[in-house]
Amino acid sequence: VASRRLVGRATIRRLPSYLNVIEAAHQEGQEYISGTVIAEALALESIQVRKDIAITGVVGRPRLGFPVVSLIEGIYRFLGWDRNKQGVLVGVGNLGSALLGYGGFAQRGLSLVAAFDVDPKRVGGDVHGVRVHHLDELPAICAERDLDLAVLTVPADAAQEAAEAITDAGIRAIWNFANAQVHVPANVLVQREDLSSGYALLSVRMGAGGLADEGR
Amino acid sequence: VASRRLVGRATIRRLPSYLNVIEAAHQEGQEYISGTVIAEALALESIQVRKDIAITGVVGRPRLGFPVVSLIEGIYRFLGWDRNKQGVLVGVGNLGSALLGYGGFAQRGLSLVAAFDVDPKRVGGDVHGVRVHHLDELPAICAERDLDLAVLTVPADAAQEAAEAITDAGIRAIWNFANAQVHVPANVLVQREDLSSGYALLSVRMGAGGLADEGR
DNA sequence: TAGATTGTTAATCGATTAACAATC
DNA sequence: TAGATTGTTAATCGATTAACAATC
Repeated sequence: VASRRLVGRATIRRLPSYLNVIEAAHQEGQEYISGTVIAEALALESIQVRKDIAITGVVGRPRLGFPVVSLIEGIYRFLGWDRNKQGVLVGVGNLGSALLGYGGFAQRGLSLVAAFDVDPKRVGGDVHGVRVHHLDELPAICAERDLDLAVLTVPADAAQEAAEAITDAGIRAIWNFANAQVHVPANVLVQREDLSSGYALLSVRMGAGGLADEGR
Repeated sequence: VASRRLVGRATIRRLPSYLNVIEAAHQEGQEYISGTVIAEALALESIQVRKDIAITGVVGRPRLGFPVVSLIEGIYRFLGWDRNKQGVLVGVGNLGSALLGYGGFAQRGLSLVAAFDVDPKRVGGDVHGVRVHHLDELPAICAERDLDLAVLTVPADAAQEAAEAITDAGIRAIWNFANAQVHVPANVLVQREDLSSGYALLSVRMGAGGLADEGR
């Protein structure tokens, strides 16, 4: 464990949802927003919101709350969303296409500049304005651009191979939506998303007879 | 807090990923699988796997590990995936279409029997074999069938209204992929998925200079 | 048998919640 | 001013990890 963890991952995971609330307040022209208000909007405790915000370094004002603009900037800065990132997407199936069509990434500092697949029916095409190349072209395209991450949306049985192509091409971060663990060199980051874990939680809660809290 | 939580949600979230590994072992004809093997495949600690499995009630055999078939059955039973559920999907955009096309739900006991949207270009159509109706028809279709849950994949600003249509139609569980919190009666379960929270984590880890662990 | 693995109890760690003085 | 809110320290809670006897 080289570097001690300073900020809990639970906190980091909540910050984007705060941003939704705070940006909505900004749109309505509000200058300040209190932890209490954010907490109510998200069904959280205000103390948790205050603690989480503390890690961004943004200071609030008693009675008023936190300055909306500074707060937005502070969260963006803390998350690294103020620095632009370039990414590619590998696997242009249903989910891959959906992510290419999601407009929110650009706002969060992520540009998906190219997509890759091995299916001849997809290669050469265009999905939501992003060109689809054959996976074999990944090294060449990586050489042209300085890429920060790859979004991995291939079927489970193709995940390991695709991850190797990605790391061989020099990309050092993978956002993995494939339904499989991938094994990569130690200097490559992998963030795995597992949709079925949320469904497991819902299913258990349904069977258990319905607690009322809005669960995470 | 009416009913004490017996099993941690972290445990429940991990069970589906165990299932992937165990089912793969089953396909290869293995009769037993040890906690150590599962842990290695998922980059976890074996003690964590053993503890998690304990809650399903499946007992293992020293030296051999856990019986694969019982383990699969035990996890399905614990998650409630052995009992069939019928659901609808509301919001046939990019993500909604992707989820309708995802084959894994049926195996996990979830049938999506109808989809809804308000866009005339989508209504009347067919997405991955699922009929798209106008949202106004939701009450009528719910009356015909006994529906367990709704998958919510509408834009953020339509989420609250759609959630109300869903609850008014008598559905008591919502799997919410919309980028917004929805407020529902206390007897309705909401499970929110927030894709940007995973991206926040990855982004911070990238900025922090690359810890090697495969993060959740 | 020897040794790997389970299952359980105890210890540690991290995250949430409570309490409250400081502030405007 | 009175009172809502911040920011911080302490207490609680839950989840992970360690330790180890029991088992085959």
